[in-house]
Amino acid sequence: MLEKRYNPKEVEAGKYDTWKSRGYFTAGDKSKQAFSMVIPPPNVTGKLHLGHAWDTTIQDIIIRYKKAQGYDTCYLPGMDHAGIATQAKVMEKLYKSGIDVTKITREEFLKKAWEWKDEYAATIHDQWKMMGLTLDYTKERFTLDEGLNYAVRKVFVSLYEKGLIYQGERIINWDPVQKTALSNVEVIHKDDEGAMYYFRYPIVDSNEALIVATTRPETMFGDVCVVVNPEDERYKKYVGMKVINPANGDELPIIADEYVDLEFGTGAMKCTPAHDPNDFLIGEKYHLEKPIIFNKDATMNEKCGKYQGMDRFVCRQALLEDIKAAGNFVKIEKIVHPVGHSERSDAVVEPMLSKQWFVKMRPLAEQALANQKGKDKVEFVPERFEKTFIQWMEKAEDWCISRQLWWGHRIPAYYNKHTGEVLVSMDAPKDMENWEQESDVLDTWFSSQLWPFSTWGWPEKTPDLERYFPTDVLVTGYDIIFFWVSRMIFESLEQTGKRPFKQCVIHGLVRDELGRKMSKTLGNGVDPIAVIDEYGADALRYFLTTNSTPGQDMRYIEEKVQASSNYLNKIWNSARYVLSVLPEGFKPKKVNKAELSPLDQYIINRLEETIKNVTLNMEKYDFNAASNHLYNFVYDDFCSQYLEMSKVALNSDNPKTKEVTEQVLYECLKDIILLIYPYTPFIAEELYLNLPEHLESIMLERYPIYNKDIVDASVNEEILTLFELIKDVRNYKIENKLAPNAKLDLSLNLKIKVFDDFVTYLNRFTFSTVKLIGEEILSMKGDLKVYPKANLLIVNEAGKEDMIKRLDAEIEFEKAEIERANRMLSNPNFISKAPEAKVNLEKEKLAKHEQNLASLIEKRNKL
RNA sequence: GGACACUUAGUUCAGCGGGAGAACGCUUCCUUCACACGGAAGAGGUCGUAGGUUCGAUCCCUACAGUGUCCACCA
Repeated sequence: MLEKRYNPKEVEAGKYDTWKSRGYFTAGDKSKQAFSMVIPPPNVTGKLHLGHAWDTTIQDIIIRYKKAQGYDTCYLPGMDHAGIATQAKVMEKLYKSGIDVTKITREEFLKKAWEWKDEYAATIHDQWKMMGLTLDYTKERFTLDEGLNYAVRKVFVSLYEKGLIYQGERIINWDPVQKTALSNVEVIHKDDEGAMYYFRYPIVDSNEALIVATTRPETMFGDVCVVVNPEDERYKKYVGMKVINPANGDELPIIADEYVDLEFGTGAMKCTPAHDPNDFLIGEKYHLEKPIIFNKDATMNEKCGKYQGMDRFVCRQALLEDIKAAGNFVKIEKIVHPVGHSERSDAVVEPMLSKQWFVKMRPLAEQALANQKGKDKVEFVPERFEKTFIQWMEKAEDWCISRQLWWGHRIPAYYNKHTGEVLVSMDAPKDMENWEQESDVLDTWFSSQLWPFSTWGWPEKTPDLERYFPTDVLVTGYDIIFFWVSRMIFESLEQTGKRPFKQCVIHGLVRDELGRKMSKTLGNGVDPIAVIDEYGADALRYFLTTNSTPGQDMRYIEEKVQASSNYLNKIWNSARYVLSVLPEGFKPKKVNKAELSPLDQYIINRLEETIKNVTLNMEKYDFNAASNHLYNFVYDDFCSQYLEMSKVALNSDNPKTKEVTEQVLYECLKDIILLIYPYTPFIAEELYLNLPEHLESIMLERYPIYNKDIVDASVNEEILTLFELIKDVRNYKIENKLAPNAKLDLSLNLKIKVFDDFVTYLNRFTFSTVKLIGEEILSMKGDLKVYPKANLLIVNEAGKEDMIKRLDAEIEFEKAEIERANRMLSNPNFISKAPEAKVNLEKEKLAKHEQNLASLIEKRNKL
């Protein structure tokens, strides 16, 4: 027997372990069609947040739904080593525990990092468990494990041999806090307040000077020339002459190049090839020096004279003062301009010339773009995100993949200690004593991009790879399309010749109640575990997946979690009731259409319609729409209507009536449980196991299938008329300040196939006497109350005037409807251009309203 | 500078080429034997503004305004 109140803690306890230990999560039933998905591997940097909860719940719903449809589902778990992020966290922890992190060796650090990883992996496992994820733990992977490292090396070597990986000196984004290079997508551009500084660059052997503007005066130590546009009348005459760098007194040539915009600044641009990507190109073009002026921590280096050792921003200020003192300062303009910050450390990124490893993007991007035009393209859901992907691909620049870190896949390149030769190879050279391995590791995303295939054992042709790759769906947030989705696509095409997943379902971000992004600095993050603790995982899951449109952001609003919980309680109690009325020894039977009362038939119609609509929307991954259909069925049709009205039939003297009702109640309840199950597996399992007949677990059940043969829509209209009538009676009581349970004498004039249950129902819940007297009612004398819509007459009540008012109001309503329909139908354009079905519909409406009007007028006249 | 979203009830959000919906909140009533985490009834919206397409626009198109996000090397 179920508890009176739904208690998520009790319901959820132990279920996950039972499922897991029975092997329900383990894939491999070859008799079924495979359906696979990989989890986006969470970083081992900390606990999972609400965004993860949302992401994985969507995945789990899809998996449970597909499994219930008879697929051999495989949902592969795993985690990401998250290079920079994890290294930073581990370093911080070591630092706080008093360890001198500047003295630690690579090996010592890695040992600590693995300990860290184990600790956080355990936390993440706990959270997956609490969320109820159907993960196949027999296939769990970690991006740094041996097999994946093999795949990484394989890919690196293969790309290198094809010329798609190269080592080169280029301008990269330097994070001076982490002291590593970053890729472009790891740089966040923020609008910062800054200044445009204007300085005089005196022309050598002249009294004149060029005014040059810069936002980063400290880079002046790396200036090699001043550039003007060759068309610029102001400066033409100076080209070929020299100016003096006011920072250090160096003489710099004035050169001409079209790159310079005449309109911008003063039209004269300083050129710092080692610290600006555009200046670098000019430096290449004119074979200029490319002096680097920063140390790795972005302090000034030995090329900066007395400023050596100063922080770059301190130097900026000091230099400004010195230039002012020398009389070469012109002005400062405050500006707001985009400044690059490191995604992880938030430090201002310094563009810096550096020797790094790069992936050549154009060939890979072209391949991905071409595939997207074919039939094996990745289908984005919602579709618009394909555009995001394509646009990024179209302008993707070479990808800097080397990182000056320890935590990651070490680049499989070896330098000969004697000759300097570079060897890129899967394995270390035999004469390793003569070689030194590249100390850099790879960008985290280099291994994550292989995730959809490396996890199945690639490059080996394993049975799993054959069976589960390409995966069916990938679910992730739109914020990592650039980081991850696009890279998986081009790399999978390059390495396997196949797309990594057939569909890519994109969701938004969880925001706080005020619509702000959840962040550590704001302290507005919500811990999913705390929510589960209070409302249960089911309520959280239901809230997360039913409160937004696909691809749209969502706000976390606690009241809505509460509302979800209330809904589950509603289902719980309706189940409790149904189970309580099913007799001892109840045996479920297939519902026999011929035996159904109109009311039974109506609820079955609605049930089937609900199954159809829910399934339709599940297929589109529109969980909000799907759940709404079920919600409406549960509340309006099942609980408010059928459950109440069926009480009459359950008390019937006719055992057949009783039995059929029991079967219908059971059928509805079971399907509700099965339909809600992917969303809220714990409560669904609990209720399922309380059904009089059930399998070992709901996880072995089949998803309901729409059965059109059991539907008979012909009863709908009269049932809806009954509902209308009931509503009228309730309104009557409220308006007349009668108690809800007040008994009334009632006579009816229903032009419907009245069935016994209905009259009994009315007697029991609404009226003291009900007489069915047909058309003669219209000639009844005495005081009447009329609710014309439902053809209801209530006798022995004062208020003829009131009745007349009501009738008149109804008459007005019908007249307005008739006029509306007539207006449309008398429009020749509507008749000729609107679809025929639409026109017919209007004609039917018109006829119906005309009939209603006639009947109302008749009643009115007889009063 | 590009791109993409969003603007609908007090609030958070669905929806849709043919009579505006939900949740929460609010008002009134009800502890009747599934559920007060409940039930019944109700109030509340010229669907951002202006044009256009259409027989018909909240929905499609254009412009504008506001909000948000992403991309972008202008010194």
